Amino acid sequence: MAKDTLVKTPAPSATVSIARLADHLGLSAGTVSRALNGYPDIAAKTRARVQDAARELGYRPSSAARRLARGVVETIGFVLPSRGDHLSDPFLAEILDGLAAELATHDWDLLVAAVPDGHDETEVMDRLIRDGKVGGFVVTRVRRADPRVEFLRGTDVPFVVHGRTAHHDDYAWLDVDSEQAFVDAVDYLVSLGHRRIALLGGDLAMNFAWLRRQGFVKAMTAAGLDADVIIDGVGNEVAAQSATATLLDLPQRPTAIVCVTDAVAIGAIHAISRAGLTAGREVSVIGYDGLPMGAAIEPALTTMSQASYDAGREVGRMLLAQAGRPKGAARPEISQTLWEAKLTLRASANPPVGAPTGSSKGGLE
Amino acid sequence: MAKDTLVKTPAPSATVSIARLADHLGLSAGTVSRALNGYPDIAAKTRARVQDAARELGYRPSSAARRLARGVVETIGFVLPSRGDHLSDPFLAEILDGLAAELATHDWDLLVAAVPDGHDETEVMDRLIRDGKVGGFVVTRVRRADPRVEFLRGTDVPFVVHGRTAHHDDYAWLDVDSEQAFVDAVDYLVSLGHRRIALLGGDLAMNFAWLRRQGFVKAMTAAGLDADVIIDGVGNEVAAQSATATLLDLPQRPTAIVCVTDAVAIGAIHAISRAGLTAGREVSVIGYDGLPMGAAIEPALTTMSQASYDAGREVGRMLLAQAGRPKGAARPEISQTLWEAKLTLRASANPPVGAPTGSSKGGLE
DNA sequence: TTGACAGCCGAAAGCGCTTTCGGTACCCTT
DNA sequence: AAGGGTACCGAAAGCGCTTTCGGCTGTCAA
Repeated sequence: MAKDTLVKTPAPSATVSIARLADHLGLSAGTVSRALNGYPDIAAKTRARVQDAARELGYRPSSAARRLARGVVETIGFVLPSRGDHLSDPFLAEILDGLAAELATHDWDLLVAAVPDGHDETEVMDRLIRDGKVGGFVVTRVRRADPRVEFLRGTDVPFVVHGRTAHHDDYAWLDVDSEQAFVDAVDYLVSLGHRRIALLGGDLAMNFAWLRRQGFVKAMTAAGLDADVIIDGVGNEVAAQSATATLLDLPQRPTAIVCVTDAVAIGAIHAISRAGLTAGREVSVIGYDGLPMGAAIEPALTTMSQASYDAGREVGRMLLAQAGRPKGAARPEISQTLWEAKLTLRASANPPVGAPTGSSKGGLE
Repeated sequence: MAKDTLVKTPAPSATVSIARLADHLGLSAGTVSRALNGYPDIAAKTRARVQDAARELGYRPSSAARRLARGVVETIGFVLPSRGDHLSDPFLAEILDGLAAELATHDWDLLVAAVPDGHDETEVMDRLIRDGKVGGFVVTRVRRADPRVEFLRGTDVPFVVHGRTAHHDDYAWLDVDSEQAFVDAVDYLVSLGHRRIALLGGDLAMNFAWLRRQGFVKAMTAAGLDADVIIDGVGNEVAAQSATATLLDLPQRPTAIVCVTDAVAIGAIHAISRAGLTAGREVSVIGYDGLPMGAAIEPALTTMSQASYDAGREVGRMLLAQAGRPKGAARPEISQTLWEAKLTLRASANPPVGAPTGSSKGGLE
């Protein structure tokens, strides 16, 4: 009996195709398809019958076949930041999780791609598009001038940016207002009585670092303080160590340090204790990210947090809204969203030792 | 002229199909296909001509069409650990990166899926398979008894596990020998002169935590020491704090603590300093993971590290080896690989204060 | 009682690729 | 010079789904 089944039967009867469903119902495949896809020319009764049978038989349309027939790709691409950068991306898992979860609600898929050595992100994206593997993108960790965004702007592929570039008026993005967050951080420190506040900034090519620096400078200026104790380009915990050491050696040692990320803040805290001082006393520290670890160190880190999972979901929603519309439809109104970060008060930021407590803005030196 | 082009032309001429390639060459599509796919019945000259033209015209086969025609899915799935667990997965990005990079070398794709609330991992995987979206899986962070692995065992879908379950003889996996690593860690501490060594263990349902505990117990026993100061179920930095406090309150305070992860170790270090002691002096600490942050804290963390990116690549290789073979081929010899973790000596582990330095194994109390 | 119209559904042509099955040409034997 | 091989390539049938186009029923107005 196995003899004559040498026809090509990938899976004997496991998978139920639309054809099988169709003649189980005594209908044509076309009718079943239209019934399932909400065409108006199908009798309500028939539609119900089809849907029931589909559910019962566990019919699941082949995404490959459907993609081929319709020419649309219900998959969005996510290109991992090229190796070397992503040393510090504690949020990637969360963002992917939220994104995938949201996409799944509409049966869209998430394709994750890496950048092979010797290539760059845009090449990978271009290829993904030409291969017809992807019908949209989300890009994260953008620089102020980001080639990926430039590239996507030039295509008609929908995309949403998590973060934003320097010029960001003509595409969809979701960002956390870290500029405002840094204003808040400085204001908070000032209200605690700090006057000499330093910034450990990040790579200024990254827009988030640039914006945070902006916020810092803006708030310092507004408070009538000098924003002149700034060290940029501090990318990780280790770099934070030496940068902090430099700050502590300053003739006029800062009483507080605002850090571009929690990782940097943690490095700073340790450098402070290594110098024989105590973070949160002689030198206050504020970070940004809301890393769980921040709560477990000594002193616990005062920081500003963002909700990555939710951001992932929202980005997914934005993307579906864009990509979901009819083929010809003009580029829909682009949605741009700015979320705010909330300041989490913990032990690493306190009034400067020997200073009067209470709020006393105004730049009295 | 635009009048009669109202036929369905998705992209005017942008994308080059095999048909276009074929009649550009004056050949039939079938011939082109066979030429490109290495069939032996194509003249070498013709094959070369086809390949050149393909490259020149930038021909890229539609993966959907190919998938449909061949019935194989060149995409592997990765189901993100369900939300709640992945608080601590600093390696996910690296693993995905390595995995995607390796898969890309053979033009395979990586599909990342999330687990919607109210569902579980196996449901998601099952669906991915039935939808024909995925032709293989990699699963990480496995428990000793893992339903995902059980499920996959029951299918004929190739998969590779990063880590391994309690019973792991009949499937492919790549794991780091953390049991041995913990033996090494204990041996190292013993050689430094420690006798009272505690373990901050993790969730014993997770096999890696279980194995690390095993290693700890084994080495302690071999050294003639009591492995009775153990706190299991310490999952993160915060939990590590209180657990460590408990240890420090013990009548016979341990002189060293081995921690199931770096995160836990970092929590321990801070708890130690919070208690007015100094990690690396009164109490030595060893972690596991090789987190970059470990190098930046005070004292720098002695730890054991694994190379996640490389693991991702290797897992990808293993998967391709499995999935790449002809349809009917019997399950190939399953490959199982055990890597070793290397001990990174830093400042958090030193001879106990007041103890003789130098190696002195043997359980002399 | 017709004719016109909805309302519903079947037929069939693809989507872009793979793969089997023949069918020419051509080269070697005897 | 004829027969038997090879070597190469074209034709054509799908893969599972979508979508256009008619065509066949009823139904209702004239």
